Amino acid sequence: MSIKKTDTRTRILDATLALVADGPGNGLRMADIASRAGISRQALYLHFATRTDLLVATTLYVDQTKDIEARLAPSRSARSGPERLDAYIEAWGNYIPEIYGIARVLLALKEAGDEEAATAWNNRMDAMREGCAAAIDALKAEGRLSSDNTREQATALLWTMLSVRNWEHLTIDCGWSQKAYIASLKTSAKRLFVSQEEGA
Amino acid sequence: MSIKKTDTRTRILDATLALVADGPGNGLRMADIASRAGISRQALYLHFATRTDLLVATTLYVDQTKDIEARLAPSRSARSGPERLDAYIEAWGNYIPEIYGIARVLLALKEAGDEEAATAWNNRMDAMREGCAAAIDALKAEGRLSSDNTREQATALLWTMLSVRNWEHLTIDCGWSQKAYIASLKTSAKRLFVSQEEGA
DNA sequence: AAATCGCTTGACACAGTGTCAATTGACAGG
DNA sequence: CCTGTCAATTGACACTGTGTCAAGCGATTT
Repeated sequence: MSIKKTDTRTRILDATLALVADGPGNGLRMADIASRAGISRQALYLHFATRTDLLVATTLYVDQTKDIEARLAPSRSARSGPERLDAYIEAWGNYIPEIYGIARVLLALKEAGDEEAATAWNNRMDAMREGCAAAIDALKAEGRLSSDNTREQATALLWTMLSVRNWEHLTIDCGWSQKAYIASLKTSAKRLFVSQEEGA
Repeated sequence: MSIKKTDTRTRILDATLALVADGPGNGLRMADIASRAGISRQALYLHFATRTDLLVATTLYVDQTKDIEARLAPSRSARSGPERLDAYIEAWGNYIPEIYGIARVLLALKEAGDEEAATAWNNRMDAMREGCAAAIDALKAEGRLSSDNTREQATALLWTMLSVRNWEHLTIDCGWSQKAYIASLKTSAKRLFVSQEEGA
């Protein structure tokens, strides 16, 4: 009995994802999602109390579907600090395009003062920040963190560099390829955070 | 006769600016602006055809009031490339907080698919990019542009680093002071773009 | 046969933008 | 003094999108 229910719920989430992915992630209406999912607009409210709820649920659904945890695993097993930094940028940087659609919508909601959306987004970003902190700490532990920044400053900077907004700006506004984006961020992060040990 | 007209128009722009500055830049309603300006909601439409028009006009008004041109002048007369880079970061970085309120609203409009708002914003950002390009070119001309990036790449990177979104993230989300923000960006830009001439 | 579940249709309240028409009050010029 | 004009006012209304409510319907369960 819960099979059918789950089925429709999944269809809704898939429809949301599809709409958010191709076109107008901006003016995404409940009616659009409903018709794409093949149900009535009102039926959406049988599954999700509000638009925000639906969008937040979609975010969780994406994480589950794309398995971000598995992608981030390699960075945790990197041997050296610089390798870990590279691996983290590679993993997260390549994850961004997959979540970009739903991220945009959630971000817009947050911007518009939606507390629930803001919390959901902040949670995700805090988790991402942990990854940044871990990469910086790995450098620090090896004594290879550039003296320009403290652990905290470096973490915040890396966190900022890897933001979805920056990915958006560089790839969409500036037209960089995904590959160029990743390469540039790796180079920049190395230059900013890894101390140049010419003498060692 | 046009004095009175200009007067009300200015009151509207000031009201918009004031509302955008202190509180809810997000849910800024025409009715709020009108009441703050001391006129009826409908009267707004005698001066500005749409909400977007009003917000764009407010943006221009801010530029005019705060005189961005004058602030950017020092960077143009800097003697060396690195000095120019510093001066530009200082000027633009300290300008951001002043435009942040209206920038948020315009950005939200752009995000929501408003073409007019997008164009207005892009124009401003293109102008800002010119400043970045000029700073990078000054380095390049002196042969002090780090070999990590081409002129174009370095310009795009600097442009991205100096985005309003990054300022927002570092100062508001991360809690950095304005001073810390400026200092960190200067250091980072130097490290990223100025070649370390240990041998020279 | 009856109850329940998932969904449908249709109507409605509410907020916010933008429009329209009729009116008022001030000020200027013949 | 009367008239035209202009800024602004009041009040009503259309439209869009979210969220709510009620009644009904068909399939499955018991």
